Amino acid sequence: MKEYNNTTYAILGILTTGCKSGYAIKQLMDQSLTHFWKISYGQIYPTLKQLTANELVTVTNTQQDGKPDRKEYDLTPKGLNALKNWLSQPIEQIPVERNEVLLKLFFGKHQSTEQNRMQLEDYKRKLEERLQTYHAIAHSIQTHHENDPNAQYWLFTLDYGKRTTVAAIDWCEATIKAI
Amino acid sequence: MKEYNNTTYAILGILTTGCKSGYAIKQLMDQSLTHFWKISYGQIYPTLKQLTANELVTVTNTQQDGKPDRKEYDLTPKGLNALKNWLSQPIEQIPVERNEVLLKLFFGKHQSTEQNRMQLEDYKRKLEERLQTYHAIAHSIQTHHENDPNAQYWLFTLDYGKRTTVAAIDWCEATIKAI
DNA sequence: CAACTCATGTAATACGTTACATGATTAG
DNA sequence: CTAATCATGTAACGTATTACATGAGTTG
Repeated sequence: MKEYNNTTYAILGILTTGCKSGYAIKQLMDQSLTHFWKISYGQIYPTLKQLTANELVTVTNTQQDGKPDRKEYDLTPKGLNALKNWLSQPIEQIPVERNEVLLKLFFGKHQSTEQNRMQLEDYKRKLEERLQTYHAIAHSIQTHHENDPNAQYWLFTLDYGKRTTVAAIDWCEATIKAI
Repeated sequence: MKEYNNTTYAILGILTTGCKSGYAIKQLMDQSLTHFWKISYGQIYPTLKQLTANELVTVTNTQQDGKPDRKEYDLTPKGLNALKNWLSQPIEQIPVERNEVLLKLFFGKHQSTEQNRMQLEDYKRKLEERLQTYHAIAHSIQTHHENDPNAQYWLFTLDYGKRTTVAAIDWCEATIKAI
């Protein structure tokens, strides 16, 4: 079986949720997966073309009233199979998450205490904003996707974001005091 | 002032810690920055060349007894300036941390509860391993860099890793139960 | 008619890893 | 003599973003 990268499987997965065009895929990404997977049109359209060539999806040109034409992509049995196979595989390893704030703090010796503290305060503010976003997305899923069988899983991923963000905020507070 | 990417500043920063060759930079990276910034020789050597051309560092060929020759890089005042300027800038935005496990769980509807649980158990194991590594690095810093003025900052970055990893482990446990 | 949303697509560029190539020295 | 460590470097490839180009339809 041919190997694809995770972004390709992300697109394949989104096609099972009712989003069928490149544009709709981007929409869902920006709403729900934005906290742990983000891609641009520059990835989406070429990938859809490749998936079509490899027969994991089929494409249909559809007309809409009041909106421009769009291309509708549907998973083939082969495509669904590839998705399920990927889902069942454990990840190879946890990737290193690059963190610019940690990188700067690592060299904190070259700055004043005040400057290091400012950097942490700024980071904390940004983390708090992100936490608010997570709460907002969770709320939106609970109201707009009440009966969607996906909702449960989507909320799990959000819970991950909330928990790790809270931990990061706590760290900011502790480090600001300790510095 | 010319703009560089964070990897370039990471290299510039490491050059202030006593590591002066491409090889030594990689060594320190693999020991201490490995949990939040990782780069390959394919980035290091070309970047050192570029930094030399732009006069942020100078290079000297040095002979060592019992070891192959190596190139010694030293920050110029211009280089130290560029580093300090970068350190003082707040980050633009927190990047999205791609997470393959969350991506798979997001599409968990297409798998059995048992398969989802296995994926989480596996992830939890890997996180626990990582946590052990953090403890080991912290211990190593406390014993080998006792008097290094950098040690304090290095331990702060490790504390971040510990806290967020513990939060992720807790999430695994909670989600395994809830699923 | 201007601004916005819907919709698709590509080219240039940036970033990064992997694999490969080379070679000195040292320890067993 | 062989394996390991020290040391430098490049070419091919994969991945991803940004900017650009285009154009239909809708709302104010």
